[in-house]
Amino acid sequence: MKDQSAGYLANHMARLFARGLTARIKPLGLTTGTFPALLELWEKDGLTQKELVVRLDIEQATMANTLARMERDGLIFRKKDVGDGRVQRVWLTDHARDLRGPAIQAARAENAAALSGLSEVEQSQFITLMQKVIAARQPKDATVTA
Amino acid sequence: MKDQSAGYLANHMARLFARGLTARIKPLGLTTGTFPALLELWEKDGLTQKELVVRLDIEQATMANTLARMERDGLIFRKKDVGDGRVQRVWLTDHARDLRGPAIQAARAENAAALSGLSEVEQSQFITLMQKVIAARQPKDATVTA
DNA sequence: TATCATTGCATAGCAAGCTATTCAAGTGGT
DNA sequence: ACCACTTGAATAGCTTGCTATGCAATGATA
Repeated sequence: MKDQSAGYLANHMARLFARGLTARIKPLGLTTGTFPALLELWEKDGLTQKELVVRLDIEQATMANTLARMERDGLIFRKKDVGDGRVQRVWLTDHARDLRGPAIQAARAENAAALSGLSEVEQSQFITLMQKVIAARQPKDATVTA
Repeated sequence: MKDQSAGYLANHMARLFARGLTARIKPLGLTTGTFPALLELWEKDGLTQKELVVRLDIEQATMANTLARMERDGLIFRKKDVGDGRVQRVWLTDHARDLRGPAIQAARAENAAALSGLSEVEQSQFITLMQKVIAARQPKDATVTA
């Protein structure tokens, strides 16, 4: 029944991933919710909240709360944009920068462990299929379907 | 980067599924969290909380809260087991029973929509791969690995 | 039988997701 | 210059997940 439902399986799988990653990054003082934002910020600092929202497909309110926790925990600080008083730019603290290596290491380890039941070929098939499912849902930019 | 990470993709995909299902079952007065429990209870009533916890791989505390909401919303009621005073058995209300058809219909529709970017073959591959990933994490019952 | 351990459930408190609402800052049109 | 609209962010309030703790009922044992 439920084990044939893609949605149920997706939810269950995501929970298993989250449990695993939570355990691995807890020693670093990190939680799963901050991880996507950190990935973006490690690539490039000084993004606006809006930019993070778009890149990560997270609601604005969720991101605002996540950033508030990250600020509280000394991972980031926010500074008003000089040109536009509405914009808050997000900058990493040195501490957050230091966590990049071990955090990415932990994520890789979790991914490897989670996929250890699949062959090499299956693993890349799996990634590709998830990418396809996600891509099919992304609102095609200029395709004014309405 | 993140689009190659199985964990990130799993999380993103699960959020997309949840968004879709949320919208579809809102008219029924249902939310996503109750869905797994309902699936079990539609199959067979009078389960204990413990049984639901095991079947759905959800923490006990989470299930207790979910059942509390379901009771509040008139989907279930709980009655003490006659033989064991600790056990609460969960029973569906008539209203919850009536929702079975349309709810399952909504879930099927969401699954179909979400997988519409995949071919038939890819869809069953995808299901199989998710099942494998999940199965690899299930604590093999009698395999006392410790 | 009195005590101790286990088992089933509830509660507290937090993270991470969401919608809806509010507010301040910019932008455009007249 | 003024008013209306838009845009970026914050806040309130909810669900759904988690860990940690407490508590009552049961089971086991000295």
